[in-house]
Amino acid sequence: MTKVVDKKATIRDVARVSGVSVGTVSRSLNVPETVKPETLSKVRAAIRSLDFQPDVRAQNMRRRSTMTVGFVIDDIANPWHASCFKAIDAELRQKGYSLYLMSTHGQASEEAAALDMLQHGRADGMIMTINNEQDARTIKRLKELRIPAVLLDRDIPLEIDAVLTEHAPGLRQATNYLIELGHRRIAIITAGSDIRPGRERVRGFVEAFERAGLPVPRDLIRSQSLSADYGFREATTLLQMPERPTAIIAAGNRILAGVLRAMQQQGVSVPQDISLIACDRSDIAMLYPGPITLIDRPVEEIGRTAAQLLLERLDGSNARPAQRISFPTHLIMGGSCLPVRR
Amino acid sequence: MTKVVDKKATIRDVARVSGVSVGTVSRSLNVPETVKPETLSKVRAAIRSLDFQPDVRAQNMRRRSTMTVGFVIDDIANPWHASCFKAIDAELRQKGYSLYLMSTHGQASEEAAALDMLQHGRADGMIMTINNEQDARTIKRLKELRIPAVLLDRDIPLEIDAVLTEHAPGLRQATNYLIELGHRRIAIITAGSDIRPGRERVRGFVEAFERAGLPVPRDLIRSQSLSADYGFREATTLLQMPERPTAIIAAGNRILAGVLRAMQQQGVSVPQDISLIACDRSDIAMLYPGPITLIDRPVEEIGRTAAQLLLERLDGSNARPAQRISFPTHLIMGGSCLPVRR
DNA sequence: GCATAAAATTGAAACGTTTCTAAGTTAGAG
DNA sequence: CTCTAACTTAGAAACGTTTCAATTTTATGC
Repeated sequence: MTKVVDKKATIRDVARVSGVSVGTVSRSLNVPETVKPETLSKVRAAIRSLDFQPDVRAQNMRRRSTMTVGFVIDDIANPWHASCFKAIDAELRQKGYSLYLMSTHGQASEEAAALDMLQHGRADGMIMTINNEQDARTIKRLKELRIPAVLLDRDIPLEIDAVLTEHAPGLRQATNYLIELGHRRIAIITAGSDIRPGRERVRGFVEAFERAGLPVPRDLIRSQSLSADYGFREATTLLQMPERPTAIIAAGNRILAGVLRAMQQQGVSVPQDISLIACDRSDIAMLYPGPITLIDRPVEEIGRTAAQLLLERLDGSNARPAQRISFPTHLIMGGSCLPVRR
Repeated sequence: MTKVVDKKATIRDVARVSGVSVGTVSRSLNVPETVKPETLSKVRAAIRSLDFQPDVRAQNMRRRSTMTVGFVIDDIANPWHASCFKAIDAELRQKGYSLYLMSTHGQASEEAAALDMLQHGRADGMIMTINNEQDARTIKRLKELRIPAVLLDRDIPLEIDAVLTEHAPGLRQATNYLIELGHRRIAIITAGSDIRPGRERVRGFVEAFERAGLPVPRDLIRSQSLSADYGFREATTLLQMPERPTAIIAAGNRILAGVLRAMQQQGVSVPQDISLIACDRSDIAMLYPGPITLIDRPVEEIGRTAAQLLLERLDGSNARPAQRISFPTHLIMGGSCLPVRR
C-alpha cells in the first residue's frame, strides 16, 4: 500500500520526485539519447516508483495524432474482411497503431457517420471498403477527407490510394475453365455494378464467352448484391428455371453461403447435379462436402499492402501521388466442377 | 473556395466570429439549453460558416474520456467473436462509443500489451475474452485495472463483471441425446481446463454419463485447445483408433472446422459413418453437407448484455458489486446424428 | 586556465477544449 | 422605481503533454 489517495501520477510528479524539469522527463521518455545517463536513471527511478504512465489523451492532444486507424467495412462477420483486418492489424500494430473497427451494415448513413467520426481527431487515417461507389454523401466526404485513406477494392475518381483485385481476369479464367468442361449455361451471381468487384467480375465473365466465340448467357447474370440472401434468392430462381444452368459461379463470400443453402433446400448436389465455383477462401468454400473450386486472392498481402500505403502517408511526407496497386487472383482446383453431361 | 490557408477552425475562432466568449461557444455545443436562443443562433451561424468541428483529441483530454471501448479477443476470424463484436458494437455505438478491436492471437504477451495499451487513456472500458484464466501477467493487470471491464465466458476470482454461458447443462443435454441414440463411444474435443468453456463442457459431458449410470469414456476426452489445428489433430487420431468413437462433439467453432477437415481427409462421412454435434452457429455448422446438430447460444444477447454491463459502469456510478450473468444453451437438431448401428 | 563549442537542462508557452467563479443582465414583485 | 432572484455571459484556469528558446553545464583545444 503506497498511498491512500493516489491520483494518477503526471509528468510533473515525476519531475518533482526526480528533481528535474518536466521538459527533461519528456525527453527521457521520447528521446532518451539526448539526456545524460545519470539524469536518465534518476528519472527512470522516479517513473518506476510513481508507476507513471504518460496519459495518452494528453499526448494525442499535444501531438495532434492518435496512433489510431479506422477500418470501415460493411460487416466483420464476412470472413474475408476478418482476414483482411488481421493482416492490416498485424502490420499497423507493430508501428504502434490501434484499429477502430466500424461496421456500416451496408448503410450509406452509417458509412457517412463513420467517416465523420474519424475525421475530426479520432483517427490518423483510415482503410475502407465503401458500399457504393456512386453514393453522393460518401463521395463528398472522401473528397473533403482531412486524413489519409486507402480504399480496398473500390474505384473512385479521386486522389486516394487503393488496393485492388484483378477480378476480371480471374473470372475470365474461371468461366473459361467451365466452358472447356463443356458448360454453356453458366450463371454468375455477384455484386452490383455500383462497386468494382461486381463490374469487373461480370466483365471477365462476359469476356470469357466472347473470346470463346460463344453467345453470352445474359439471362444467367445476376449482379446486384453481395449478400447471402441475394445469393439464396437468385440461386433459388436459377435452379428452378426450366433450362437451368449447369454451373454457377458464386462470386462472393456471403453469396456462396446463400447459394449453398438454396441448393441444399432444393436437393441439388455439387458437383453431380451442378458445378460450382466460389470466390475467396473460407471455411465453407474449403470444406463443403469437399473443397470447392475457387478464385482465390492473396488477402493477407492485400491487407498488408493497404496498411503499408497508409503508413507511408502517416509517416509524414504526404507528397506522393495516389497509388493503385492490383493483385491477381488464382484459380484453386477443388472438386466442385465436372464436365457437363451429354 | 473559401480560404487558401484554412487551418482547422477552433472554438476560439467561433467565439471571435460570433462575438461571444469561448465558454459560451462550449456551452452552445454541450448544454444549448443554458444559452439564450439569440446567442445560440449567432454561435451556430459562426460554426456553420467556419465549418467548425470540435477537436476530439482536446475533448478527450479535457473530459478525461475517449468514448472508446476495447474489445480484446484472440481472433476476429472466429465467427462467434465476429457476431459478438457486432452485437456489442450496435449497443455501444448508439451511446456514442467506438470500438478498438484487439486480436491477441492467443498469445499472453499480446494480451498483456493490449491491456496495457487500453489502460492509460486510450479507452474508457473494455470487454474481453482472455486466453488463460491462470496467466499471472493477465491476472495482475486485471487486478490493477483502472477502467471498467466485462469478461466474456471467463471465470476470474476478481470483482469484474462477466457474461457467461451455461456450457455444462448444454453439453449434458447434447451428450445425453447421443446416449439415447445408443452411442457409448462418444468423444469430445474442446478447450483446455484453463478456461471456463473447456472446464464446463467437460463437466457436462462427464455428468451426462454419470447420470445415465454409464462409464465415462475418459480416453475420448480431448480438452486442450479451441484451435482448428487441435480439432484436426485430435479428430484424426480419434478416427484412427481401433475402436473408434461413434460420435464426436466438436465443442468449439474452430475445432469444428478442423474436425470436418480430418473427416474429409479420412473419407468419413456424417452422419453415416459417425455422428457429430457442434457448438455455436456458423456457416459451416449450418451448411455442411446439411445442418449439423448443434449446441447454440444467444450470441447477440450475450454481446448486448456485456455492452450494457459496461455502459452501467461507464455512466458514472461505479458503485454496484460485480455482476455475473449467465445464458443457457439450446440444442438445435440438425441431421448429423443417427442412432448407433447395432 | 580561458575561450568556445557542444551537450544538457530549464521553464514557459502552447495544444483546443471544458468548467468554474465572478460579473453582468433581465424580469418580476412590491 | 428598486430590490432580488434567476438567467446569461465573460474570462481565466485547468487538463497533461510536447517543444522551443534561452540558459546553464560540460567538454575541448590551446
